[in-house]
Amino acid sequence: MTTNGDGDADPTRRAATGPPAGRRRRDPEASRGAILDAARAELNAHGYSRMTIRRVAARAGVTHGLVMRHFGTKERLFLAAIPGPQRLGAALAGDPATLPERIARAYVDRMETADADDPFVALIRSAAANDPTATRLYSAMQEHSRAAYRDVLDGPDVDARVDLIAAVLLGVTFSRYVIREGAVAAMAPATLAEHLTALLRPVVLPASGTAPGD
Amino acid sequence: MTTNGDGDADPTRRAATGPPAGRRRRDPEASRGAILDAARAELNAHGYSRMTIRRVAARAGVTHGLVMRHFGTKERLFLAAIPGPQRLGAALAGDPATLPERIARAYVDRMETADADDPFVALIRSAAANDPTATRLYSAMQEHSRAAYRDVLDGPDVDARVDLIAAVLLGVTFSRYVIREGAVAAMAPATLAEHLTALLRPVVLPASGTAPGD
DNA sequence: TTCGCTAATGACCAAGTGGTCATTAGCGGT
DNA sequence: ACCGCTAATGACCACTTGGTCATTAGCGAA
Repeated sequence: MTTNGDGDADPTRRAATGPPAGRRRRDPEASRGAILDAARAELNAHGYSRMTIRRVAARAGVTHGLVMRHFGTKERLFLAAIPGPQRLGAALAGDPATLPERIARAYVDRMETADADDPFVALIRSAAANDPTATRLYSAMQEHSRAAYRDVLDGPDVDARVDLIAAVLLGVTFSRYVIREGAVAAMAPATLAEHLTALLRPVVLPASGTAPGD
Repeated sequence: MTTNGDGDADPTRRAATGPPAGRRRRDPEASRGAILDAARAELNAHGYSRMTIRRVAARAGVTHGLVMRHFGTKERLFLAAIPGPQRLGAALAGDPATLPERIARAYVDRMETADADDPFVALIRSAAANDPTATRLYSAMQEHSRAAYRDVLDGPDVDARVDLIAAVLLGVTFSRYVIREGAVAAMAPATLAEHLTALLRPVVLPASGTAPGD
């Protein structure tokens, strides 16, 4: 357990929205916001169980006591820091024939733009550690996405296929955004989208490929 | 942090190979073995960063001081507990036309049989927590598997396709063996193999599907 | 039997955790 | 100018972590 070695220190102090501060800014909303931003960053970097309130406080430029005052417990801070997943239903609607491509594009677009503090990576990290709170939230979030896919999928075995889509995207996410190593992590977004399209086609449109038995 | 709630307690004491013991068995090899078994179990359950030496010791029926005596540091215990990945090269050799099916079957067979203390799940859990040691080992293990796939794949973009295969299997692993929730986790092994075969076909044999060339 | 070797123990440590709470100090209203 | 309200602080708590080490006790050899 060496000392430390990741992340960046705060620029001046109170990293988030707010005017440059002297000391004891006394601005509860700004503090709350800074704490939440810091929590999201720490969550992304370490997952729930290794995110410490003191580190969140330090990153936000406040004391850990203030974090407790605002959020009470670590779990409540966690829940407050995780934003709800943005809707992807809209991006999926359209011609069924090009659905694989749209799923791939929607995924890549989302991950590539919102990477900085997307809760998905944080939740994967947390859920992997077998943390009950994180696992619960992760499942809820996955179910949300699955519902969107379920709406647009057609044919047999919808549940299984929806879950397979989710699994594929999960694997790519893990490889590209969590481990960040290997060809999947290195390829350009457009290339990734192309590969994903090809990969998803047989699951999204089982008729055009080989349908897996009974 | 409540008391406990997972796994099973030791039957009498000294869970692993060894005759029923009174007290202070004084059998270094049996102790080592019991500690390693306990470490693997804890690792599978919680990942590296949340596996504690004291819990490992308790599960093995020894004191945490003995664990330190045998392995010195937590990291060395970790390295000793992770067995090397078994070779899968043999299972992959054969007719290229049925390669997707063989890859799927080899994966399912391995995961379904060795699930109890397969290091893969433990490593995923650990690597997800951003633990440097675990991430290093995880990468090494993945590279090992990738090499096996690379040997049997043909056609363009081999590196990218190999990595996509690994990502797909990783996603399924995460969904089925880490989170253990959803349709992928619930389906029978044979069904999973069928779905995986269909899923992998376009990446393994890009000619027969749609090649994502540029 | 005695005795050396060392496996195994358990008390101890410094560091770090989440959480509590009395105290301090900034701001708005009067 | 004063003062109440409360945001913010920092000392403190019980507890857990990985790691150290003097002590104890089992076993084999003499």
